[in-house]
Amino acid sequence: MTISGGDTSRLRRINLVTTLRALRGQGPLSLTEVTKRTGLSRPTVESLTEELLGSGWLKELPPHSGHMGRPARLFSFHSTGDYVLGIDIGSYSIRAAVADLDGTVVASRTEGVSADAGRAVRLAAVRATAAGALESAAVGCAQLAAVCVGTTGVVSHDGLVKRCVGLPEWDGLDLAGEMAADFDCPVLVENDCNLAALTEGWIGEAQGVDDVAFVLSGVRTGAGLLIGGRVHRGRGGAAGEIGALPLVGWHRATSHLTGYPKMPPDILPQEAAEYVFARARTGEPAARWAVEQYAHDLAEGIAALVLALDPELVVIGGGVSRSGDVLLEPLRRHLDPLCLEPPALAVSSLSDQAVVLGAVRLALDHVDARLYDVDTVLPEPSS
Amino acid sequence: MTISGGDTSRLRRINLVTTLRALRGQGPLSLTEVTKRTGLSRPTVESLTEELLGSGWLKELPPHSGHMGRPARLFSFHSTGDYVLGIDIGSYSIRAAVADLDGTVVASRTEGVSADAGRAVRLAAVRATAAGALESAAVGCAQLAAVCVGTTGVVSHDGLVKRCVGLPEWDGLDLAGEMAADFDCPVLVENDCNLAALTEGWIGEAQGVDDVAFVLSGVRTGAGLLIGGRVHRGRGGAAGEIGALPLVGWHRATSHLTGYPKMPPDILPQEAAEYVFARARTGEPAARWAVEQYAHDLAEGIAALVLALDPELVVIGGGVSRSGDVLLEPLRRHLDPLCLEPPALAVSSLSDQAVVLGAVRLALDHVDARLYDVDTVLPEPSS
DNA sequence: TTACTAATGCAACCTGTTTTTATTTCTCAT
DNA sequence: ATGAGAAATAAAAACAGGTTGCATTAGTAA
Repeated sequence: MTISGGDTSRLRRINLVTTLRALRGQGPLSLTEVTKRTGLSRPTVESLTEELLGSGWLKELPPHSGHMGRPARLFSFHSTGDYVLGIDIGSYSIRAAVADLDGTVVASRTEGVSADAGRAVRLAAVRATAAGALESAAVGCAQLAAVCVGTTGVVSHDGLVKRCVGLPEWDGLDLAGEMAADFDCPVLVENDCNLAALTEGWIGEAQGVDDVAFVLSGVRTGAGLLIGGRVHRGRGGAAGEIGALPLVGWHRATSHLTGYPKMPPDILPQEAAEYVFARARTGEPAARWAVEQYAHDLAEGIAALVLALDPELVVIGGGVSRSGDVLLEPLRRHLDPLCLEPPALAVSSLSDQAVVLGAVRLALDHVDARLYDVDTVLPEPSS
Repeated sequence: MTISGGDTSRLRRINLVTTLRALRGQGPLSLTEVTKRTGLSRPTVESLTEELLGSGWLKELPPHSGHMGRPARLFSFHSTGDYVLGIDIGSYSIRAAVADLDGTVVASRTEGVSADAGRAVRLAAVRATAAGALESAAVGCAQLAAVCVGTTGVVSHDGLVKRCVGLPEWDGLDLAGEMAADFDCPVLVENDCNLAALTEGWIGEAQGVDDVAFVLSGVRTGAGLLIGGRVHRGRGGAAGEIGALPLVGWHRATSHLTGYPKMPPDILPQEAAEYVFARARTGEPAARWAVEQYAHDLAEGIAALVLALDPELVVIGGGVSRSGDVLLEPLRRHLDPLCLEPPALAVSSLSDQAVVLGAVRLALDHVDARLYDVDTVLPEPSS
């Protein structure tokens, strides 16, 4: 953020934000600790804290005695006022999670939905799941500071789903518009791979890593990119859509798994991949060959991303991440010869929560951006 | 930049930087104009200006009379004290340019070098060209605020040339170390494609565009990326090296041109491409076929970059940019079917100056970053 | 009860910005 | 030339915010 000049009142706002940042995400801190972290003097921190306490952004905790000396007053970020809602619209299920502003999930709800469900049915399921999660968290719409919805497909800057082959009647949907009617807070819409990537950077395998390519492979194969720790969307939200290039094998990658010749007829489509990996784990030759072919095709697209972006880390997520033990070795073997410098490779351990948690994180980031903006007056929490 | 808290002296530094920014790159401004731009009050701007004038960062110009009222004192950024040096190490030539801190090139020098020249010979040519440019600008080493060197190959974070196939004995060279011995200012080393991309964003086709893929095609084909207006290097400086992926045709792209069956034997290798384009312009079938094949292969790599990153703009530069009239149509024709959404396509008009100017720009950015850093005391210019 | 520790509360001081008012210097019209 | 108007400069007073330093308070340990 480019900071512009100003008078002492601006300095005050800068210091207010600095104090709030010092207390954000941390456990409770005493004034002396805040003093150390911010570099500000004690009386100043005291006055700033008083102001933040008065406006509801901080709460005071009972002092923690037992140590030597006078017990310090303890302050922490007051997260009970506002909440965010994250939603993941998948092929087979809708997930919703309500989190407080510390990022702690206070309630979540998953509802199954038919893969064939059309626009109206799916949207109704989304609304029902969201309402269910809010109800179970005892959070009203008025307490929501931001909502973020994740979906497959290319999501344009203004929340339109531009190019979605996975969900029926989903292409061209104004998802932001649909959701905005239900909430009177900012509604963000984002691609599911991008959100999962964000989660990996937040609490997953990519913590503290600047440039990350996240590959989500399950029913379909897609990618999300983190550049400088932030989601890279590109001009039209189509960044990471390397699978659309016929030269690399992503378009046919999962077909090696679903087309496994010895697939029992009673396996659900969303569980087909896992079945093949399980068979491969036992050493069954046809399954191993399917995994081999899958790894080969997956590696091509990953290599294209790695060569284009040179990320520090590649994270594999989605359905196949549960089978990392079987997948990683052949993938490594196919990927390395295609790269100039083999990248670090990790398998996500977030299973099917990655997207919905990413939606929560993006909503939190949106709130934080306003919270940390020195130029706007600090908004009062809604409580 | 995340700003942290502080006292009024920090506010002073913020306002100093704000004032300097307001005057940087602009023509001379009166105090009243600076007042408007910064939002600061007049006495403050006066005091800040006085301080910057005293430390040598600003200069005062003769007042401009003719208008009503008392003539205003005029101030502008004082760029005559410090300079930057940009160097482009090519296969056939070395270029050096000296620029003042306004970015105005005050002297430049180009010297030819044999494509077969080894490490010692080429480094000597680099030193001679740099010395020549400095001499012709009448600038001493002590006046240099930063130096930036551009070279083909993957350039690591610490200025090592990691993977260079174009220049003999160049692979593994500690270019930053070699150059640092000659100068007592920061020496930056960067990939040539990245620098050319930076120039396009500065004064070329990509001005004001956030995300740009720049494709440099001449003797070799490579790419540089601008993300958020800044060079994206990646973990090891290998971002943009999509040409290393055998699946896309960059490795063989230029061979269609150099392998043109009717090539006269007296054509220099660095002029072969231009000759084929010239023949294609006349409609000669074999030349048109060569261009067609070249465009096809070029499009594959560009499509991979576009699908990976979804940039707002693709700029074609390097030797082939002089033949944009012949190349653009077939390239567009081959590229569009490979992309989800055909990107904007532009041909560079900077010809062979793109890299050396990018080196100048990166050096300037390095100086600016220090200049605009609120946390460091404003360094005095060397004059 | 006394000594020690560490946090709190208060007052004087310093820095930096703004507002206000007066002064200078130029152009234009008479 | 001379006075009116315009626009910039100069100086002083007021204000806001942060820091230092010192006295005070509330605990623990002997």
